[in-house]
This record gives sequence, C-alpha cells and structure tokens, in this order.
Amino acid sequence: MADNGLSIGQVAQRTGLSVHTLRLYEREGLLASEVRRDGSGRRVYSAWDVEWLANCVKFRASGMPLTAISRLAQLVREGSGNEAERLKLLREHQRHVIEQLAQLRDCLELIDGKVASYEQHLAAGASGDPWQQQLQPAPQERG
Amino acid sequence: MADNGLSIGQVAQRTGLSVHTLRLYEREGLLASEVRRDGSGRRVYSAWDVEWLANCVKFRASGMPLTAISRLAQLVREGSGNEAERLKLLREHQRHVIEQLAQLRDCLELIDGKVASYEQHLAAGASGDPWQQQLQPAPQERG
DNA sequence: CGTTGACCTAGACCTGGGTCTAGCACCTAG
DNA sequence: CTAGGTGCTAGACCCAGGTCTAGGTCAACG
Repeated sequence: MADNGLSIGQVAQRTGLSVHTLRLYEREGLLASEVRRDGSGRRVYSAWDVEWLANCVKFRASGMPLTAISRLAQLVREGSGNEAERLKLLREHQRHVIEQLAQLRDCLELIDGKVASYEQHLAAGASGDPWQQQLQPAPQERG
Repeated sequence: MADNGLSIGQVAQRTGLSVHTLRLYEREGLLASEVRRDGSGRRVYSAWDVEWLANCVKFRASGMPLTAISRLAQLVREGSGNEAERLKLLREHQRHVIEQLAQLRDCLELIDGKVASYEQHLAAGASGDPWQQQLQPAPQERG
C-alpha cells in the first residue's frame, strides 16, 4: 500500500531480479542498508533500497563481482568518512568497464568483418571465404 | 623449428590461454580443424589453428559461450555449403555484442556520475553525497 | 644410464552466481 | 475451518568455464 515499503516480490518485479537472488544478495551483504522487517519477519524494502538494488543490477551487468559490490555496500553502510575508499572502488570498476568497452569494440570489429565477408560471399556465390582451413599451404594428408 | 607447427605450450604463450584450456577447448569442439599430432601423439598446431584460436579468444572475451563457438567451429569443419548458417550465428553474436556495448555505456554513465560526485564531495569537503541512506524521509525507528 | 621437461589422458576439483526445495509461518477469502 | 498465496530459513543443487592431479610416454642432455 504505502509505496515506501515494498515486499520482496514487488521488488523482484521492479528490479528484474528473482526473489531468490534478492535474498542471496542480502546474504552476501550487497545491500547498503539493512532491510527492515515487518511484524512477522517479512522484508520491507524502502524506495532507497530499490534504487540501490537498481544500481547493483547495473554493476552486475557491467561485470562487477558480488564481492566488490559487497565491499562498496559495506562502506556505504558504515556511513561517511570513507568516501575516498568508495571513490577508489568506483574508479577501479570504471577502468574495468572502459577496458571492457575497448575489448568489445575490438571484438565487434572482428565480427563485423566476418559478417561482411560472409554477406559478400553469399551474395556473390563463393568468392573470398573468411574461414576456410583449406586456404593454407599443405593439408594434403587428410583422408 | 618449422614455424608452421607449434606445440601446445607455444600456442598457450601466443594465445594467452593455458595448456589446460587449450585441451579443454579441443575436447569441447571449439577447433575448426582437427589438430594434427606428431609421431608420439603430441599436438601440432598450424598457424591457421592459432589464428582460429585467437578468434576464439575474442569471442570468449565478448561473452560468446563455448557451445556457440563450438557450433560455429563445427560448421566450418563441415566445409562450405553452410555459410548462411555461419552468418546467422555470427549475426546473433554481433547483436549480442552491440547490446552489451549499450549496457556497458549505460552503466559507465552511472559510474561516471558517482565518481564525479565523490570527487566533488571530497574536493569540497562533504557537499552532495551520492549515496547516503539517511537522505530519505523516515528511518527514525532504527536502533 | 638416470633425470629433466614437455607432453599425453582421464577425471577430479573449484569458483561464481544463481536457482530450487523442504518445511514452516502468516494472512486473507470463501 | 481450510485453502491459496506469499513469505521465511537453511541448505542442496546446478551450470559454465576453467584449473589441477595422477600416472604415464617421450626425447634429449650430461
């Protein structure tokens, strides 16, 4: 009802994580503030929790391991005073993401090339073949 | 000696894969042509094999699962006639990589934002704090 | 001749990140 | 009262992708 207070199911829906995963993340210390519980022990997530989780989702999507998110969460949990450390962590991941981007672009280039040659190949009916082991000098000893 | 004929160790060095991984990849059918063996059963990789493996490394780095690489390898192994299928596979992965790029950029934006605020925060001595759970209305019932 | 180093196979092991199950507690509706 | 739906915990399970081990074969070196 009150929309500052969501059940785990609702949070699962809006974050795209499963309830299992939400509980896992909590166990692993990914949450930056302890999740409240209602009278009968059920989790009650605040809007802020959900926002944080949304960030977690992005971190995960960019390859940040749970342990790193957990460290960050811990710093945030501990409150102000450790901002420099948080920044360091973030910068590390930032670098990592930038590297990944470079790698991906590089790889995409390769794939684009292959795709283009196959397209040509198919359009023209067997011209240059991007991958054909027979193109090398001497595989004449095969069956 | 003959540089068209490398041992597994040499290939490991130039691809950056471990010899274990090279053997794994072979078992999993990632190689597009059967690796030759010398008189005593040792693998002898051709330059072409190494090139292919380098491609595999890029595919892996861009998140292509072993099974997909294996399918592609199989198609190549089977020889010409299935280029359309190879193209399809490549296009799928291409799409995937493009999506990943978008995601990563998105995530990088988030991180850049956080990094910037922390930098400001640190430079200015506690101004706007990018993550502070206390910023929300009413967490007054905590111990 | 012994030993060193690279290689072989088969198969066990490990990590990360989930995902699912069992068995139980609530709450609400019929 | 009973059933359904949702939640809880603890812990098992699973998959991908490696990584390592045991036990053995070679070839070359001193």
